[in-house]
Amino acid sequence: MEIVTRFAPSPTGYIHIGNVRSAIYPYLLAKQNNGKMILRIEDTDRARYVDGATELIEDTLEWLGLNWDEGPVVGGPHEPYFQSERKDIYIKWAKKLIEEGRAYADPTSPEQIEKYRKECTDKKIPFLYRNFRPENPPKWELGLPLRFKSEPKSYEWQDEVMGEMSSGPEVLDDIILIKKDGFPTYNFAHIVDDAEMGVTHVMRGVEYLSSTPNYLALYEAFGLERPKLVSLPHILAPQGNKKLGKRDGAKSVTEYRDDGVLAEAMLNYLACLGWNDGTEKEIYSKEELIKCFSVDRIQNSGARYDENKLYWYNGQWIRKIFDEKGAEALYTRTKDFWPESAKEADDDYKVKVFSIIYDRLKTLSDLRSMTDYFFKEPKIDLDMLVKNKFLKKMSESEIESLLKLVVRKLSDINKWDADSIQAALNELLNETKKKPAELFSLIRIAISFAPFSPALNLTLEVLGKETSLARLNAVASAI
RNA sequence: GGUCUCGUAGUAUAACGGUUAGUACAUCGGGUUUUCAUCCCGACAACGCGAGUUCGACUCUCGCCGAGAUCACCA
Repeated sequence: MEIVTRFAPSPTGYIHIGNVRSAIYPYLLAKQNNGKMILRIEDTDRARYVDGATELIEDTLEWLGLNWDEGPVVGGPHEPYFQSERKDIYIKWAKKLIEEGRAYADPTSPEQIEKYRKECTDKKIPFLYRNFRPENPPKWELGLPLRFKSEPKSYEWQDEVMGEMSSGPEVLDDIILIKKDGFPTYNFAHIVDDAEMGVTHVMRGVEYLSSTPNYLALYEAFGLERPKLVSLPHILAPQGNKKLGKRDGAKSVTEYRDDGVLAEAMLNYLACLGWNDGTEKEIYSKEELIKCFSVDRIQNSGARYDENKLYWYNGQWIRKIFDEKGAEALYTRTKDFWPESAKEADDDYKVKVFSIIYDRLKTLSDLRSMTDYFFKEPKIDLDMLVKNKFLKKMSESEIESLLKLVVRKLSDINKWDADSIQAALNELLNETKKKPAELFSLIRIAISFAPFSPALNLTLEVLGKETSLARLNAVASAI
């Protein structure tokens, strides 16, 4: 049987770290089995609808490489994929229940329901609408809520992550199927859609675990086979024990993209947050995840979000891609992350800069703060030079004469490449009897005035002979 | 409050009825001709508590404690 999974978000805003995993796992499961993942937009709550949210969702999935096989944009045999456009289908299914006496119109006013609820609270008994079920409900028509007529009973089921589950009759109630505005509730719509679309695995957050018995009752009333149910534990906020949500400042997934996090790293980190394949492997490509993923190894407790580790993954991926695919391959993804000063610089030069600095990037956006001096003359800051911990014991005149020595030595280099530069630097060490820390700090600071930079010989090579010497001279005469 | 779920270092996790309880992030220390980073080496640090089953339990059972979810015309 073909495996069909779905990601069914409501368009109420961006996708953040806390909820994107319920797109990743369905994707992995589907792809692993040559099945399909459906994207379905659950937009039945008009009050919470946010304009543009659907595009945001699509954008996020596309960036992560979670391509859906059916849904908005790509279409498919079960169109439409927006619940708001499927009202006729829900009504059709609802009518089946009405005919069988399993659904009824609810004429009770919200105020009345509130009264019932209070009665129960006062008596300290749980409120169940079915205990107040009207005896002669009116014929259902649009404008009245439609309720399911539940039959209190026990259920047992298997959750692929949580294991054997069971519930008693007290959790079943007459849930609303169709709201008075004519839109179905989530509780009803997702069952109808999953059935119509042939979804075999329902993967969603654990918060739906409590309402599962009501869904089971619905499957039963329709004579539907139960899909496999997979509850995904929450991702917890860095502080406290609550699930990560926008209120905790959960960043949108695409915000990380804009900060220079690679999609590979994001996918890798998120997939491995609360899942592992039993080995000590940490770095997984999307293809490897598809191969190794298994639902029964999903952790059943919540996992805390750790941005730090995401950045570690990012560093790993930056180096991995660079090493395996080459500088150019990674460079093409850095376009938006260079400093203002690099605007006019040509690609060849930028690739060179990138090649010597890539392994110190945590995110691609670090390029902005780390490469400025490759593109424009650094502002000479003598304090930085004089107060450096290796240089402060030297007098200014000593620094000046050292710089002149350096200039003379480097001027003699015919072939300006990293090896020759290193050879010259080594000779200078011998001639001056200075420690590497002293001589190299001096040169490094004089040509960059940056808190840190790549290896000295590489920096000099990329900067070029002319620029390097000019900067050294400028500093020497500024002292 | 009812119902349900979860509980290995700060974090993410592994393993097993018998191990010095493994790995990674973080932290701290050290090494690689400067800095930052990489890389390498090292240190710190965990089975929530209490019973029971057992020759033996982190692992199985029960209780407790702690944490979370849910009880909407939201999803």
